[in-house]
Amino acid sequence: MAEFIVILGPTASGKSGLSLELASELQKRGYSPEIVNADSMQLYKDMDIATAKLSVMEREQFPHHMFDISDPEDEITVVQYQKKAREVIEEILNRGGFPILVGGSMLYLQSVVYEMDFAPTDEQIRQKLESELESQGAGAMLARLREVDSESAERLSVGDARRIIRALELYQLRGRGLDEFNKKPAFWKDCMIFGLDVERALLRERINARVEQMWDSGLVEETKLLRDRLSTTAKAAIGYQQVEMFIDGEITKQQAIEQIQLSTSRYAKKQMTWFRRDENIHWLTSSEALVEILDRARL
RNA sequence: GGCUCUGUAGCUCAGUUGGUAGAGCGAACGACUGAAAAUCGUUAGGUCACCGGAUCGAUGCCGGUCGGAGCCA
Repeated sequence: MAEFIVILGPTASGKSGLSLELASELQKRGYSPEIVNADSMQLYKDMDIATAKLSVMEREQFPHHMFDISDPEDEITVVQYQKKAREVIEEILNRGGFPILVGGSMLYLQSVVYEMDFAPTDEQIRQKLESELESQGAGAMLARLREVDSESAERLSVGDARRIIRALELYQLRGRGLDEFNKKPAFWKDCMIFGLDVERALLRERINARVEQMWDSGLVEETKLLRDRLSTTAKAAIGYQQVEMFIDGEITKQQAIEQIQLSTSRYAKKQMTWFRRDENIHWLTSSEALVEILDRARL
């Protein structure tokens, strides 16, 4: 039997709600379910409305982990997330609990589900590479990468300076580039991955409704509180930039809402692109989701 | 009613001194190993409002029709 279960899906597909249903059903069956967050933005404190975080009351029903673990002015990277999330899962298992990993941030999910060994970074090397990028241009950097790591260079485009730099950094650090990473990594632990599939038109409707609801629940006030506090990463959460423009009078409320809805839909689509690639995901239809999970995982 | 401006890709707009058109955004699809709600790539969309005229040839010139904006009455 799987040691833990993963619930993923695009934003607004109903993951959080399903996780609560599953936890409650598992509890009835004698398990001790504990929920672990795999959403890159729900990691931050005070970013509640924009990230559609479950309320504290809802979370009190079962142990919830990896929520609100960082101040918004700090950064959590995948590697930090991976380390902590895995520790949490180990702890749950050690005390006889049943971990449910829930979220939609694919890189974060993969980092704990699969054997992913992130290479270190080196600030000095990176700075040097970045200044060389400034002076020589991305084309020259890509050419350099081609000499040492042709496979990665082949996959990257000139516009993707961030990855070119990273690949060169890796090469200097380890003598090998991005090409060392296994395309099909092994599982970290025995687990089952379930994906919530919602038809695109319906998902869009749900996203639209949810954004309206966020606005009514105080998204503007939340933005005012967080403004100027957000780190580079936290700032990327969809919603805050648009509301800031509204606050500054650059766009109307209606425009802000529409832009948030659009960005969110686009995000959902990007998530799906990533999910499609993972053939280990068992896809669920939302109406039968709970039953299918219990059945397939033989719980 | 008169005058002026305007009608080009789903949206906002460039453009062609006449040789059937582009950008940004959006869309579809994809990549993704320490910023990932980030970053990057590929592709598909247009009888250039409609009708007529002059021209070898019109989206571009001329006339008209219909729509939009502004000013005057």
